[in-house]
Amino acid sequence: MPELSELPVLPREFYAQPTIEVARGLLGQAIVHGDRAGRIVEVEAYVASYKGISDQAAHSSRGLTPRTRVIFGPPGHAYVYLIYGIHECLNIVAEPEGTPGCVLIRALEPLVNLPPASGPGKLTRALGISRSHYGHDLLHPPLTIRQLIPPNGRPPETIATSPRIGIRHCAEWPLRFFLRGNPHVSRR
DNA sequence: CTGGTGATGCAC
DNA sequence: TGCATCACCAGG
Repeated sequence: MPELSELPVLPREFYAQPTIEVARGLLGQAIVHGDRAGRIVEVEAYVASYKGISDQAAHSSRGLTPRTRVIFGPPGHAYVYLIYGIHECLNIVAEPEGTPGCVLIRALEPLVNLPPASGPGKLTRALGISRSHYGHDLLHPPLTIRQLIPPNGRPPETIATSPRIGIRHCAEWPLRFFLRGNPHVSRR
């Protein structure tokens, strides 16, 4: 394990790509918050539209509001929201500024000072991330995403695809991506 | 399977 | 102003 602060931070151009490419590209990379770090092993894409159909499961589908503002802003920032009154969920903003799109981080493999964190609510708790990080620029400490592999490289494990978990709209769309066989991927 | 918990968006 | 909804999790 190299020194975390020496790992390159993922550049702005990476996040400006289409959301699905950002989602796949985030797999195998490191989330670093202070002295804690984990490797991303499971994500979901939330887009403006997929195959010409509007993604009604995406928070941005109801337009620009105080909560969704950051999703329409410049890429590489954190969208954090509260769900079911208890759990905070971390999303990464993708697409060029003005186009909504974000990636939900669903599970991490522990790297440094992190307990197992399978599931979007558990991982924010484990990393110490909350709504106070809403809009944080992920190119700057203390919360960064750093490359363990080249920005558009392939992780050693195969990337598997499945429907997104826990949603009602667009339930069959294959927008969940995870590292096949990784034991830290969340259960279905 | 169920209940807890509170912000959000929209109907009225 | 009310209320249905919600990208979750722990417990049984």
